[in-house]
Amino acid sequence: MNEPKHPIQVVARRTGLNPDVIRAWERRYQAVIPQRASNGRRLYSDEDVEKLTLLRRATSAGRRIGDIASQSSDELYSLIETDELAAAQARVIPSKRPSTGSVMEHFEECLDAITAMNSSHLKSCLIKADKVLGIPFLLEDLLRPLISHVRDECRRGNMRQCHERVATATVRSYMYNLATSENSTESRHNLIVSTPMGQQYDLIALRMAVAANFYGWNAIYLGTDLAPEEIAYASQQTQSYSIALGIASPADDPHLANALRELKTKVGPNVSLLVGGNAVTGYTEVLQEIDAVVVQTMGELRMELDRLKRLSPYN
Amino acid sequence: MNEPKHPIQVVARRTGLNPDVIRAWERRYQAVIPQRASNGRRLYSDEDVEKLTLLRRATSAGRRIGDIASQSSDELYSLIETDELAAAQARVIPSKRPSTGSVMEHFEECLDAITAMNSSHLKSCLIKADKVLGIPFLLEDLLRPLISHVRDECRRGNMRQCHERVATATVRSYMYNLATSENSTESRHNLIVSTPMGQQYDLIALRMAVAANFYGWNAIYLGTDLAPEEIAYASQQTQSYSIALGIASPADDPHLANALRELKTKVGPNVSLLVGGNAVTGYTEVLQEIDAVVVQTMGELRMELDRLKRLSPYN
DNA sequence: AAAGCTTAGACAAACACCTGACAAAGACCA
DNA sequence: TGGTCTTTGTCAGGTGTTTGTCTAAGCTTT
Repeated sequence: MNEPKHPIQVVARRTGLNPDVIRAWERRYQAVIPQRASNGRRLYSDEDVEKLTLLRRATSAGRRIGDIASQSSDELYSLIETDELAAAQARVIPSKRPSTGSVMEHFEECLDAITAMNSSHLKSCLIKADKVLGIPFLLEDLLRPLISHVRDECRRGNMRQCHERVATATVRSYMYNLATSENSTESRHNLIVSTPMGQQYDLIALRMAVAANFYGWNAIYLGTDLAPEEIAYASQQTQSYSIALGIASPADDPHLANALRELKTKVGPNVSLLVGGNAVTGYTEVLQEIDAVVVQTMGELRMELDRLKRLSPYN
Repeated sequence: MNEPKHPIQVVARRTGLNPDVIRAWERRYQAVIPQRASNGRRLYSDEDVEKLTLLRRATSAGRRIGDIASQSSDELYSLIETDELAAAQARVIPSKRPSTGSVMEHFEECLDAITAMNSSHLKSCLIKADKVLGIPFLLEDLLRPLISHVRDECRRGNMRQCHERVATATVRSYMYNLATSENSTESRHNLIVSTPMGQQYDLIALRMAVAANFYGWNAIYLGTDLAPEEIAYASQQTQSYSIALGIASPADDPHLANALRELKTKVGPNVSLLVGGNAVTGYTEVLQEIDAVVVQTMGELRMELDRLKRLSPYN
């Protein structure tokens, strides 16, 4: 008989349950009664693992373990099927939970909305988080980890591409709103924000645009994958003496170096370049060559923007 | 007897009601009187859950809980049907055809904002136009001509790519806001909106999402260039029985036909497909083969959505 | 001896129950 | 339009139960 046996630690990892919980469920409700090795240790079969997984899913869908521990895997499965679906759709609707303001709560609520593919709820989460956290913390502590978490989960297979799409689309739209919201102090300092040719990932550039707008600049967001002459034209046309570029991936595009050099020659020495993003390390020499300043955090961006403001011809 | 009993937490998640509310409705109006477990806890049957769901829909359509709590599920259902339909129609009434002159003014102002690459100004123009024209005319008489005009001018060399970027980014974000704005009558009719594999242009799909949301549907916008299995997964996960696809360009993608066929097999015959966009003429045979309905204007879309609502398993 | 599993017991947080109260929103009337 | 009454969602306070986590002490393996 093909009956592999797993120690409790393995079962804990596979089910996501604490070993103590597994033992407690056995002691109190005989949820799963594993075989024992000759030395008394628990040995779980694959069916045991499956049932424990189902129990975990059922409890986190709102069932009480005492009510369901004695059910068979089949019964559990049909329960979960309806519970989880309805829960994902309905749980998110009553979004009036008074939040205490911790980032983790917002994070979890956003994740719920994403798994339910509920854009409206995700958006209202972001609005709420914005109010509580303020823009800098929203960007750095919520949106940045949220997006990378979703992307990681996609890569691991725990989430799917359509989840990522819903998440990025909503976040992108929200950040765009922030980046183009009118500022009380109308500023003459323009900042062109874009990603250079070959770069498709835009959230980093958007983050810079939002931050710049927040610091009183007028961010002009041009989108992704733009040719050098277009960026140069836009900066000239709008009299912008600063350009921010997001470089996220790939980190080894052979054409990008040339595109950056071309951009620098087209805009001339009076226009400052800022770059941010995970992939900047792949282009250090070029970036030095064109006098680009690397800004990864909002703090760095702010310092650099302040410096540029002092240099600017308007002051 | 098949009579599963649910604890209050599960009922809360399935209905979208706060547990406090469920108890209050029981205490005050005997809306639903659940059985009790030996320890005094409430245990709800499937009928209880259904009645609570109906009560929630009726209240959020404007009914007062005190008036309707004592009604039967059947009575509630016919109430809801008329209420939600009336609400959906009421939304459409306050839209008189605007004069071409007023549309032109908005058009010119938007164009000015675009040539100045001033996103915030463009956004405020859109907001203003939305208020004056209403969503249907905003989409059909302003945004559609505006975008195609900008694209034409780009092709002719009178405008540049960066203008187009500013325009599409702002319009996209605004439409996304409209598509994900909460509706007064929350509906259980989900519509997946996306563009199939190979299609990069998203504004048509977005327009369908906005229109669907306006007509009281819950539009789930997944973005562009999505694989069939992702679209199928999303529709299954969210229990959506309708999928809208935007097909703008290219009109001669040899892989698209197969992608559409694959999508149809994956979602099965019960899921309806709607397609819109300039490039649908390039794929007429496939679209017939997969039973897709072509909708180009908001009127066509609306008729089709109403038809689907009547067919839907919720009615 | 350290690490990990075992049991049994203990404890605190979470949850459900009830009652009562309050504030916001609607309805009604002047 | 403004004031009053009613409805209704939400919350606090107090009690009892459920449940996740932790501790203590013993055993086995490395």
